[in-house]
Amino acid sequence: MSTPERLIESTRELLWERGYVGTSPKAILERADAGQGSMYHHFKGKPDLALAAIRRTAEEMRATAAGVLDGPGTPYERIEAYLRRERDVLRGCPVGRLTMDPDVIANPELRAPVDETLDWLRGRIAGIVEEGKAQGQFAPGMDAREIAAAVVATVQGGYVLARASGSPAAFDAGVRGLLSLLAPRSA
Amino acid sequence: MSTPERLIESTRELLWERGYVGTSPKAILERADAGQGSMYHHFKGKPDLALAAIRRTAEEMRATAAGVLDGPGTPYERIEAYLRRERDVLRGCPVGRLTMDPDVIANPELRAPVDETLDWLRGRIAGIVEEGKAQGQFAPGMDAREIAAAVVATVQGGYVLARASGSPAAFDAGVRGLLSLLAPRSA
DNA sequence: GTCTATACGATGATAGAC
DNA sequence: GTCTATCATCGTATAGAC
Repeated sequence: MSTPERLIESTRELLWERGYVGTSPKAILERADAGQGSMYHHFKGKPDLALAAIRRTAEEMRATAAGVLDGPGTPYERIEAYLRRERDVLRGCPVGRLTMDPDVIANPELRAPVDETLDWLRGRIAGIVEEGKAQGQFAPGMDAREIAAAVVATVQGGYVLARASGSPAAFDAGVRGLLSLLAPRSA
Repeated sequence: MSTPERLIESTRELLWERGYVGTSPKAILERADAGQGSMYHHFKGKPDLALAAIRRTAEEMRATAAGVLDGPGTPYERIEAYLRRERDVLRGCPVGRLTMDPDVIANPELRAPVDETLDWLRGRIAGIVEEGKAQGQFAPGMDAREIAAAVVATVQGGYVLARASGSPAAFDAGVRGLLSLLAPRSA
């Protein structure tokens, strides 16, 4: 892997583990096995490198989610597949966690990929809810965008509960709770 | 206010704004208008002071939630009141945000108040769901603990969505989505 | 492109005077 | 109880040699 590549990948890992504030250039360099000179040659500084890392992470998350949401099955089944998709629950969401980082939120450039990804996800899920309404699987009275927000929030909040308790069980419980409420009545 | 008191309050504010990793003793001292000596006289160090601050914040959140959950109304109405309760949405949850802090999660003493508070909250809400089932307001098939997890996760995840988008609207949307699913059918 | 040197403020804490 | 050194290390970056 090229040096810039290693720098980006190391930054992605550290942002996930420790967040932006908790990630120092020094730690990145050690993990990437690169020197200071390399980093400042390829990137303008910590924010610039973080931006590259965040963009890639956001793109990756989008692709993963799209893979599940565009899969086979009824609208309910596709939302269920998204909610039940395998996750490293205790590590938290690599995109959502950035939201708690004051320096990320304060920097519009860093916040943008986070915002866009979560917004895209809500829109995509809302579309599926609409499909479900059209097919009669979901009640016509449902507000697709609100349901989508609840779905994404349950996932993001599930990470919080899981990390607080040190166990993925709370995440799974929340997901099951939401799915039970969302389940189409009668076949 | 006494000096230890000012130190704890300043720490609470900074933990909320910047998290544990992003909060330095120096920043605490400036905000509390105290000197280094004072801080190390009253507390053993940063973790010790943070523990006092976290415990107080957790206790406060418990009291606030209890005030709403123990209020008047049907079970559904009390859960609704909790979900719709006024919040400083864009500031995030002072307890839940700690969950994304690697140094808090790594320290069992610091994590304990966070875990206990969120766990208590889920239990309290589950109890209300049980009441609702007993009264026939909620379907007997509902799993109270799972519904409670979904409720708390929606709130915690709502903060994430709101902070990502820079607007409380996403939080409100998630809450309305969940409430629409939870609403008792027929009167 | 990568390395070393250098810089300067911040971090987290200790020691001892008052 | 509070204040002022003092300290070693880290964080973030620039300069210039190779």
